[in-house]
Amino acid sequence: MDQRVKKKATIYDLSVLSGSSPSTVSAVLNGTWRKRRIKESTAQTILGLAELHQYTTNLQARGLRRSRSGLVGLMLPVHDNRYFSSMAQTFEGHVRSRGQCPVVVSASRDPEEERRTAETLISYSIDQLFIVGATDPDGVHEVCELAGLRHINIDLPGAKAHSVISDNYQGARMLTEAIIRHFGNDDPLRPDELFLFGGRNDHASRERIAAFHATKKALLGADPDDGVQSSGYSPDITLRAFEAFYQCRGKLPRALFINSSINMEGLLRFMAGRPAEMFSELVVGCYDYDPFGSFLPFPVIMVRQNVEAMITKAFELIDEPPTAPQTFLIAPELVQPRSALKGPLDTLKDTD
Amino acid sequence: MDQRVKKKATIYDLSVLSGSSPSTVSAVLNGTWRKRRIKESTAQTILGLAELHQYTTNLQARGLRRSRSGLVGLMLPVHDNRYFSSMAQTFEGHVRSRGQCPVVVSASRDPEEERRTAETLISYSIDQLFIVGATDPDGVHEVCELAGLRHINIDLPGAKAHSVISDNYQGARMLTEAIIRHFGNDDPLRPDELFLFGGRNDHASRERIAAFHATKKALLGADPDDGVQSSGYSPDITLRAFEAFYQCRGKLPRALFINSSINMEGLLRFMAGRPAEMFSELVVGCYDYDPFGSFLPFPVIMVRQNVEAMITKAFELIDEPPTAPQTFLIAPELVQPRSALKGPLDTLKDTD
DNA sequence: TTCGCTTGCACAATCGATGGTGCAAAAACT
DNA sequence: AGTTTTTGCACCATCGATTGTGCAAGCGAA
Repeated sequence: MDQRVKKKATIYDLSVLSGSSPSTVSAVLNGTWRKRRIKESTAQTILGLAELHQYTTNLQARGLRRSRSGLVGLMLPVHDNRYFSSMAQTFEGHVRSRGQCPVVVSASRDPEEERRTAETLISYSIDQLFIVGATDPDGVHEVCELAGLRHINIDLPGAKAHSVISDNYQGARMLTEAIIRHFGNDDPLRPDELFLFGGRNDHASRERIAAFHATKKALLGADPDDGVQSSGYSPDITLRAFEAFYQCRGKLPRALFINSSINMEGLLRFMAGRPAEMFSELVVGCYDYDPFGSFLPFPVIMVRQNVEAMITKAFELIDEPPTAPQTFLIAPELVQPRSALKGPLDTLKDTD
Repeated sequence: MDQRVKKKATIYDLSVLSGSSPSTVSAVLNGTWRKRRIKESTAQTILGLAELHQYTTNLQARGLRRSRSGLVGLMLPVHDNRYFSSMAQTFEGHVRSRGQCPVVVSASRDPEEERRTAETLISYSIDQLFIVGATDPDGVHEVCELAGLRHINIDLPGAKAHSVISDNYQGARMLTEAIIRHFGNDDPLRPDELFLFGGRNDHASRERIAAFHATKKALLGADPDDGVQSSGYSPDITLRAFEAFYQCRGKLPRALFINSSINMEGLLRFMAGRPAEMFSELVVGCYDYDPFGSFLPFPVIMVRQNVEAMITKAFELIDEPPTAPQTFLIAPELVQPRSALKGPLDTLKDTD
């Protein structure tokens, strides 16, 4: 009597089996049956049959009819990075707890790809879109707007939709200050010994660089204007920046402000193959937190962005009625060297 | 004349505008129009209108009709881990290049959640499902089988569908050997100085533990049977295992085989707050690769699983006609301490 | 008995795209 | 001119669920 690879049961199958009409079956199965004054006993019969035949709703059909899908999208620049992957992890938890289905995709920081990706998701009638670290948030906005899709920017702000971002200026200020203070008074850091590597021409980098300059000036009294080496968000370009620097000056600075963990990987590549002692005096500040990064052989002061708070705030905003686009700053946290913080995985149980 | 937040254009709208029938419009827009002998000029007219009105296919409708969606699923245990996130990154590349839409979700290593997640994805008529590191692959298989969904296991094998996994035994053998050889002959490692931490009762852990035992015995001549401390895939449980060990023996072993980068985070937590010197003599082997992990203050030998090869193989297999379930081993790679390898992100361009 | 109200459900249109089938007009051939 | 073939497209059922509407049966009141 069992189905082998038989087609899945539909409300029409259950309709025949139960003797009720498809609409009644539908109402029973989607929970609106009380409102439709379906008899309790009828409902029970149908629910029993549904169970028996392993009925599951065809969500494409429902989505088509309702013109929303129950899918909630998260668009990341990339997956393979602890900042963004913790974003995904946190996001999933929130979406799941709302009974919807998370869909996480990446768009490679490519404006064109970002728009295409948004369009694809829209074609599936996703209900909401969380846009993380987009290179062109406003381009994505256009696409969403046209489709009437609720959306919100995270990590990098746009001008046309609400944004929830890290307080980059404060974070970078704290970080720069912590780097400088790390050198105490015996052998204080000189202005020309602290350099910033990484970042590109986006809002986050600009803020961080501004704070870096301001803090250097405030604490060290001066700020040579060659202190910043942009190198995009690419380990290899960052590597080349370090190599160029080293080539040119014969040594690395005593202290580094590194714009993101991705850029930090460029430093790793620079370290690879070179003697460890070369880096024994180095002090690094990194705008991003990576647990392994925190335990490198030299002091690494990190900034952890408050992903949980950002996602929470984003969910609040996205449900709200639309008002003039605003940007909300979430305070990040300074992380001392050799710290292993809890992350989103810690809420998962692992019983063995 | 432009639409504001007007509904999206459909083939019916274009049908009216072009004077052709909906089926003709459909054929033109989905590319089957030559097969249907639609005149070139008709096609051009419709394509022009589509462009003008920003037509995009409603993929839910198409999916409903075709009973497949163009979505390809990847089910991970968790996002927030470099191994799995690089899996996601690689997967996305492959799916995109096939013109489909990747959907990445995590299921928290919970068998129940795994099945529910698969069921949800099936309800959206996904075309294929890649099941990574499932706790209960065969449970997921049942669900897929019933729905006639092509699927494949990755990382952890199942008995009922093809599996592509890392060659855990060989990898762990290489790793154990590398750990032991790291100690040269002056002050060689003794059997009771090498311990394995982490893992649970899954295929990967069992293989690794078996290889660990065998290699210890082969190279060190003996293998005390208390050398393995399972602690699931949880940083905190692993932390407690280290604490218990330390409590009990007053020190850490000279050498550690750590079952995964997640367990390695347990070691980080143990390190936090304790003096760095405590670990200066430590040698660690970790079955997983994390670029930052590779540069810790003590030698960390790592194993990088060949994600690219695994995903490639999985795509080959999933398209093949079904045969008796087989498990394919992919050789991992030993990574010497202080190595910063290229990853999936390196194929992305970042011009700034 | 009749009117009116509630209960319980069926009917049918609809969401947007697809693809098998059929048929008129144009073209090719005899 | 008459017949066959080809061309070009329209028609319509269909995928599975949702939802506004309508209506018969049951029941109480008048």
